[in-house]
Amino acid sequence: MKRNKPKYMQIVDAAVIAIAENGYHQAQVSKIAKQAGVADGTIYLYFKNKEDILISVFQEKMGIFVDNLQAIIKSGDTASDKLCKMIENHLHVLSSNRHLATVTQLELRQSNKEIRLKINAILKEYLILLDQILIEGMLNGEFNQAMDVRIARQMVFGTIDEITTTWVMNDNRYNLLEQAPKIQRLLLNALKA
Amino acid sequence: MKRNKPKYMQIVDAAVIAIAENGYHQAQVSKIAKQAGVADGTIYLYFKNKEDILISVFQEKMGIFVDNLQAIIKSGDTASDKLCKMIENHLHVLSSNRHLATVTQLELRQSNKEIRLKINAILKEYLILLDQILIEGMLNGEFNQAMDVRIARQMVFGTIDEITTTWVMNDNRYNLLEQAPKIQRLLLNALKA
Amino acid sequence: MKRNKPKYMQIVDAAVIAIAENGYHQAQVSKIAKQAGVADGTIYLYFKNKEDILISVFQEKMGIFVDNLQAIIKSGDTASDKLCKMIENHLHVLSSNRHLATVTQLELRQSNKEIRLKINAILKEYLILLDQILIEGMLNGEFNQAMDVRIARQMVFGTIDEITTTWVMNDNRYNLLEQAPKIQRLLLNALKA
Amino acid sequence: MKRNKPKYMQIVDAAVIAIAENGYHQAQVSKIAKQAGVADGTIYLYFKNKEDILISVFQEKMGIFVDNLQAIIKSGDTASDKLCKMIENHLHVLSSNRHLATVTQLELRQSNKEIRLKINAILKEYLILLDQILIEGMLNGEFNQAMDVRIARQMVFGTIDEITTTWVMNDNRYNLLEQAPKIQRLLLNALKA
DNA sequence: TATGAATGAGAATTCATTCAT
DNA sequence: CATGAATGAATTCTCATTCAT
Repeated sequence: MKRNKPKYMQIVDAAVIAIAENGYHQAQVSKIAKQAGVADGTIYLYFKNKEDILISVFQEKMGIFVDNLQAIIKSGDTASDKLCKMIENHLHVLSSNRHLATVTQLELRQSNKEIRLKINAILKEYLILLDQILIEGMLNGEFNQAMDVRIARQMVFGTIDEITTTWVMNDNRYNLLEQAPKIQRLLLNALKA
Repeated sequence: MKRNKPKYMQIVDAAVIAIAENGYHQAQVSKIAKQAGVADGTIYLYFKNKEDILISVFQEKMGIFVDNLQAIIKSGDTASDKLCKMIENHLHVLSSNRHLATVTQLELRQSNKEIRLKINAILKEYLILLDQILIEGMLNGEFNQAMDVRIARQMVFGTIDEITTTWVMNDNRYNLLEQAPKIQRLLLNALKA
Repeated sequence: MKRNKPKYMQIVDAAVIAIAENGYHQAQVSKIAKQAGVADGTIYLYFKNKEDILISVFQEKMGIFVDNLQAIIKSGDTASDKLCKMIENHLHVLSSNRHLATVTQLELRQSNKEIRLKINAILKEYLILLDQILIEGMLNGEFNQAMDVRIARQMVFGTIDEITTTWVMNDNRYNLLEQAPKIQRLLLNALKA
Repeated sequence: MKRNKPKYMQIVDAAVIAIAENGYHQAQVSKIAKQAGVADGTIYLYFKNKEDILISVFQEKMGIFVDNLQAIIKSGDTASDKLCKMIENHLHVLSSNRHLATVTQLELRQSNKEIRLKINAILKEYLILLDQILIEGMLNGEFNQAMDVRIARQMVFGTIDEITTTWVMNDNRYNLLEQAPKIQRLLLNALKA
């Protein structure tokens, strides 16, 4: 399995840096190779093509979000608490990894529809976990049982995503994590029974 | 003034179609020209370069949203009603113009940072009007007076944007406008005093 | 006859200015038309094509040199004196008309072989007059009777041309006409019997 | 160092042929690449852009003139002999390399001002060596000590250049090298004390 | 495994010239 | 005579990918 070989993650991490520092369209394969300290051709021993690198970047890094969210869900908290922790986790991971934030919020979105669809498929795993929290809250009476889960999920994710993207476009000029309480209050208000 | 000559809008409209049908990176100037029924060179009598076409597309089409929203704001409705109408208007314009929806939600986002920044500047006009509604509601007690306007605006816009983008990525398979009541209920709930 | 119509010379003069100020390759027909105060299309009522403008510029302006040289030849001077006056005249005309100097010494030389050949044909008239002086001097014993007239003519013209071109490339930083005595001394020395 | 790799000179030589056979403006990069037997993209592994190819052509080929002239200067000859040899060398190199002659005397002169200035800077090295010969002759009494070295140099170079250019424009119809004695006689006469 | 030199397809833009008014 | 909007052909350079070593 390629993913276990040392150079795989080396190239993925190099891609994040190269894309963050040069922008999506200026992150040529040769730049990623140079950043990773390997030859251009070596890239193709680990990835099928450039698209495969980008998908892998998203996949590997999205894993952090998913793993954390799974841990949150397994806790004994209320659905509301889980949602709050999810928001905090999301903002925290991106706050503490600004290269990654730039790549996921700005640069990777410049990719074409084909790549975007594959990225969305990876994102789905995360959104399914979010749905679990919402459904749990609806079932136990914390959240409005009449609401449409899909719309609610799109509100929660869309809100977080818009706030994070704006923060990145503003060059991280303010503290993102401090926004969490205000976001939580608004969203819980929207969802509550 | 070039913008008033008939070929200006002819080319802008052709660009929307060419981009929607071919994708951002496959919408070459020659394709736009062909779609507009003019020679390649004619494009450059009305636009400085290709970037200028793209910016103009966004500007001209965003004008529809802004004009409608201004009319909504001038009505004697409550802030809640205005917000509901704004949501309906947004979904309606994109629902009834699927080429435009594809272009604004998917294709134009593949543009480089420079164009993105100019697009954001145009979008700002729309967001300022949204802020006006939110502030009006806070002042007259409809909305929570303690909330952060910027976060609230990002929630409203992020929610609509996420829902619309998902709809476009799902190839408009369901009726977008029918989602409006569910969205309005959630968002009003979030904002209410 | 087009040459007698007022706009003919108006366009020729505009071409000299447009070429001198913008450079050969940046002196588009539209710039020449603008400088002449006429519409682009009007140019084509007086000239067959752009090449025709350039040839005409050279032809009309070269006339000044030829007319002056003919007057010099008709004087009762010695061949040596005529040669000296020819040199002075050449430097004087270009010194006092820097736009023209730039155009003939630098810009028009960027034209392609076809135009250069036509320019050379026009230049020939001037060189034939120069030959007359040289032959007169050889016949009356002022100049070396064994020398090759063509080589001598190329030396005289090549020297003046090189000196003038260098002066233009140095942005006319020194007084060109003051160089005349030094040039005359060298060339007369070369030619003398 | 790129200049030492075999493909560098291969491309430079191909450029001379492509320009001589097609003319400056018709010598597209793809033609040069084809002539060199490499892919278009390979050109850009060795040259920054097309301008860089043209400058390099002049630089590499001018090197022949400069190297030969340096050898001539190092000989124990008189200044007069050195000047004669310089003239012969100049005519000889161009005579025996007609493609190069066409390129330097006609085609490369169609380049824009920027390239012309860089070409002139390269030419300067050659002209400085010519100055050395002239100064040597003035110091040892062979040449007129009162003459202006710059004017003398411009006469020598201008004469050779005019004669060579005329020969090229006449499609090399006569033997250029046979003109050397006549040129030498005239120029030495001009310079002598 | 790893290298990196070589490949070659693909697109924005300019500008001389025309011709309907 | 004069206009100027419209035309459309033509070319440099980039960069993902390959493959001989």
